[in-house]
Amino acid sequence: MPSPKKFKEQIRGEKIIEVTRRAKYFILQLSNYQLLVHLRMSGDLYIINSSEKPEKHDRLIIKLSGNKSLVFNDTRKFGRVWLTANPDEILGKLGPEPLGKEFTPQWLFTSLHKKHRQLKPILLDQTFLAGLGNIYTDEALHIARLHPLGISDSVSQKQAKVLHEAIRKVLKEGIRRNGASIDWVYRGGEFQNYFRVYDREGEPCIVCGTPIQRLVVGQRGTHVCPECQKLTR
DNA sequence: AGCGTCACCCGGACGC
DNA sequence: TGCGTCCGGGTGACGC
Repeated sequence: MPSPKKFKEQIRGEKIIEVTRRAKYFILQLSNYQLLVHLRMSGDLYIINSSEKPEKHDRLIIKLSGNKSLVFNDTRKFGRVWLTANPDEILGKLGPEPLGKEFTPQWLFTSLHKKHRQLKPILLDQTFLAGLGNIYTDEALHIARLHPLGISDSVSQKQAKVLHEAIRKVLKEGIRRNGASIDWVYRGGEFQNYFRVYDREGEPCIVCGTPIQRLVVGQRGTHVCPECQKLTR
């Protein structure tokens, strides 16, 4: 993000050509630049009438034609905005899209075996695979019956196939249910009502009834069924 | 180079 | 009740 002054100079007069997405980034293709937006945890992006009063946590307001404004609101200031002519500097290192063609069971198996890392951190690594966050990783690993501390290159072909399917399944379900609203800053989603393990410490596993355990893996709260997700050697 | 760890941020939840 | 502390998310910076 350039200085506010430079940002204003650069974006003035730009036209929004199209809006796309890569991983967790919005991409607004402008005439001469790309405006990238990452909402992180608490960010939101919406259109208002320019006459409306700013909300408390509005961080960026871009005036549009037709008396409209594009608002970036972000309570926790975790979100990020970039105005750039070289989006590859930000997006270039991202791994494949989990819902894209490149992401196949064979790709997953081969890629997991190129590394020797714990499953949870590698799945959260956006340069490995772009799009899984903490919730979806826990959910996918539970479906695949794999322990978050399992090691990437010990996953079998068959397990990779199941994990591949699980990742796609949880992402599609998350999308279908408009995401998860686990905190007052996350709004509108329904996926939190269908969690298998995430945020369910002590509650019964929906598969076997064993109480779900919470542990910390790579600084992240991690939820696991100790019965379904055995850590093998 | 590649991986693990930490800081960033804030309002809500919790404990005293 | 009020105050202090902790927590959680994703990622870039940092360090080993």
